[in-house]
Amino acid sequence: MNVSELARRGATTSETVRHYTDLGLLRPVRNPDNGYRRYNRDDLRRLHFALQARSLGFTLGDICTLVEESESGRSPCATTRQLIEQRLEEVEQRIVELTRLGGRMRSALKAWDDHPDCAGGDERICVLIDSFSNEEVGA
Amino acid sequence: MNVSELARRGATTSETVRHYTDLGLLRPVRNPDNGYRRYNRDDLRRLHFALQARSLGFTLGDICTLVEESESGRSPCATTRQLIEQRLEEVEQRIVELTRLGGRMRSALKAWDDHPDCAGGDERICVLIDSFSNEEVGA
DNA sequence: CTTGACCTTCGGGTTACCCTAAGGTTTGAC
DNA sequence: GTCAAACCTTAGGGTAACCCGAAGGTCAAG
Repeated sequence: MNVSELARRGATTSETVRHYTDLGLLRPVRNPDNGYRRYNRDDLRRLHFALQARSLGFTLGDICTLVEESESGRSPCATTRQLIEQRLEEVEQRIVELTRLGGRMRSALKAWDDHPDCAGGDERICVLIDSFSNEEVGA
Repeated sequence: MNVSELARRGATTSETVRHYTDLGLLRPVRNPDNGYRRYNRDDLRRLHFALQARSLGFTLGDICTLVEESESGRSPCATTRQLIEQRLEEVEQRIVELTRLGGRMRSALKAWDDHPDCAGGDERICVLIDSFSNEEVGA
């Protein structure tokens, strides 16, 4: 398989395949005639794994760790579980932050409705943003 | 005001001040003796504005636009409103995505509980990730 | 006069790719 | 046979918003 065929079979892009190759996740041999990368079924398997793991919130760094562990003979499952628990916490934290942010945005829009327009040439740049100066800011 | 004093007054870091300076949001004059950046009250005002706007979910690109508009004599409020409506949509979309991702993570952890450990030397790298191969993947 | 806290520029690192340039290869059509 | 399209290569820069380190100049206090 060349780059583009592996990409097609993995439902991803050639750039992603090349990127994962640079990270060492995929290990093609080179066609001695033209230097093209040639992948095999193991690469396809690792590609699938990597894409699934990405969709589960693992970083590429995580994935490299898991693959290395798997190939050193250890079962990566304990690590996998730890990592996903950690990533899940991060995701939940991020949701909290974004929810707060959304709340501040909606407040701002509401304030707009009350002050239809801002005075120009004022000391302020935009009242509707400056007016948040004294509110809690923690996102 | 030098860099660090402006940073202190804005409750941010010197690096951030320098970064905003590079973007043209802050415009210090240079002390001809030593090349140090010297900021004034307008810079402090723009710094406050920028930090507030960031906390409201605007990007630095947005903020540059708003400041330019304000300085060209136009009131930036209409643009501000448009931008925040757009950013709010993005935030809500991101929350949906993260919520789905969190759901997939919890499903994975639950699957772990059912399959206490994975067989090594298998065709799979980690059953608990590979088992998601046939599920919807859209985040 | 030295020490420590400031300042400068430059450049690389973060994440997970995307994109371009400048070129070589392969495949199929005519 | 040859021409174009569609592939492949490497090397590099770009994204967002900074953070950090190196290597060096400056300044205020003791």
